[in-house]
Amino acid sequence: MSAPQKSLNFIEQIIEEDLKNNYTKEQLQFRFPPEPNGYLHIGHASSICLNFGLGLKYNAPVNLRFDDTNPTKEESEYVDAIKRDVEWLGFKWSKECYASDYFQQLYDWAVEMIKNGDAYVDSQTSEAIAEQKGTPTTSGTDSPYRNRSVEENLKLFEAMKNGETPEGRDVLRAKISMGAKNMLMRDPIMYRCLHKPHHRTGSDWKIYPMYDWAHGQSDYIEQVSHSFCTLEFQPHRELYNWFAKKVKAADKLKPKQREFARRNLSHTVVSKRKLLQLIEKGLVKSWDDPRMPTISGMRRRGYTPDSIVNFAESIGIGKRENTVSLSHLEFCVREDLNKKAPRVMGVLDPLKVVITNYPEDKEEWLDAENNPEDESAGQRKLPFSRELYIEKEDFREEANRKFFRLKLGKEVRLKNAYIIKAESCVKDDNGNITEVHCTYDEDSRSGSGTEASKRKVKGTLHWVSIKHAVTAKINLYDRLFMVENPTQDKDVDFLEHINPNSHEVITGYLEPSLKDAKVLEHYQFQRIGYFCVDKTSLPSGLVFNKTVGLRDSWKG
RNA sequence: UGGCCUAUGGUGUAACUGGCAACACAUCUGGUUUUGGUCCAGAAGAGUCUAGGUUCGAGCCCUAGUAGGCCAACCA
Repeated sequence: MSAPQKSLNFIEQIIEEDLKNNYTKEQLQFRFPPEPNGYLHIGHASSICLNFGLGLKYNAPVNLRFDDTNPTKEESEYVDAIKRDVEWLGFKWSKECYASDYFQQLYDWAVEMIKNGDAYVDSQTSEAIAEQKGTPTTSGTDSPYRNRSVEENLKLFEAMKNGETPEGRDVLRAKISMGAKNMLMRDPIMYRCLHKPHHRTGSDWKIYPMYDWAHGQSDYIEQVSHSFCTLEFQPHRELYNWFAKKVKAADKLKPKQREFARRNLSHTVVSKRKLLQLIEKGLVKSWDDPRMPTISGMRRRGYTPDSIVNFAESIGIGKRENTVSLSHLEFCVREDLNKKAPRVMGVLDPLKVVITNYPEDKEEWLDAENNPEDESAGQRKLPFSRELYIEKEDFREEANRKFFRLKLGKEVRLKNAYIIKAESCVKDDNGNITEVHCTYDEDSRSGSGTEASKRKVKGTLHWVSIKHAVTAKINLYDRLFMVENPTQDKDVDFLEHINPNSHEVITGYLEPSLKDAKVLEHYQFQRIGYFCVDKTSLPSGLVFNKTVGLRDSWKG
């Protein structure tokens, strides 16, 4: 009997194929290469899970490598945030690397390339270079500087390195072919002059390598076997291989670049540039705003590492355009939190209930189960008294029989407490219900074992004792965009689709056990949803964020 | 008059490299339940972009179309 084999995704198939042919298991090595110019988002989670997952599966090292070749956009704040997020997801990198660690090696190789006639310094404006690049359908033309002598190139490149060349004047270009069908092969730029301080190398360098030159060679230096990137880099592969050929030593492994489709999530955007725009325009408060699809935003919203990793695994990896529905992500959090989150009671839209036959000064501490899915979670005590809050929407003067809640003359079970019957209600001058007067069945206490306690009543409501309740600020969140794919229509700015009601702040009345809730703890507010203690929460001022609502099959 | 990539239920992935299209989410029924949650049972939903071809047999192979994506930053 062989266990049903889980089918391999196309990346794993490539590796299995390589293992059969030209690679040993020991040679396998991967990397996750973020640019520290923004925070990691749910799209990166797929890449992280892919690379680190492969590392776990094949017991191979995975480096965390910062692709920090552009000092104008990159900051160490982002480096720290990225490390925090990867760790939080539960992955351990083998080495912490930086492309900037390889600047000297890259420079030396570039000098070699100049000597071999594979690179030259171009002194044209960027406009002229762009002009000569041609278009996808027409060939490019050679730069007038293309055939400078090796000596002149060496001298000019040296001057660039020393900062003697002004920014924007000279660049180093690979000498390939201006007639190449692949535009990336039309003498791509390897170095530009940038007299900006770098977050790690300070002012040591006045020239910085471009992505194509730096990335592949970084893979090579670290001896990464498989370099996985997103689909838009597919045309870069030819150049990746071209550079590798110029640099590779006979006895070293040449990394292999392969591409997979980035994952898009419905009702949001996954692009650092667009996310940054949301922040700069004040549409969200920060990178870790709970509405953001960033790892840090999701953490603050109440997502767990397991839920994100499970999500990434369940959506798989492919090569076609895709938009994963938000409901699938929500399913993954609920699935995880259902097992882990303690159940508590809290009322978010209160309606006062008076139990008229319950003594004024009496209070009882009732037993409540912390998690029906997890017996080891234990029990806690809940205070009950004459005046309670229930949700406004849980009471109607009259309703049809599909309404399993409180209505005049009918009974309902108060979770973990008594069966009550609505006798009358009080209204204000506008006819709004302000109070419901009920009577309770004294023998019906939950768990008391009496006949009355075993009576079946259709509805069960959550509630909280008014005099014992603790109040908390509750952040309610909804999807950030009103349409599935905000960037689909190129004629409409994606910001037009922003959901103006994505955030609402209310006051909640919670059972007193929540008084000591700690930052980042997860709870299920019964019958409502999952909530997480916000990082700004204090014992003197609790703050909860709604992660996701409970699945609700009632079409009321 | 360019190159490269992709095309399977509403969504996302499968289909042992040719053998009557599977799984998850979403949807809809019913059951259990002191959460209209969870759990359990079940249903509906694609004949695999189109047209040819090879083959006893094609979602898988070939050809030609069609549709979508990417490529002309001194960004990554």
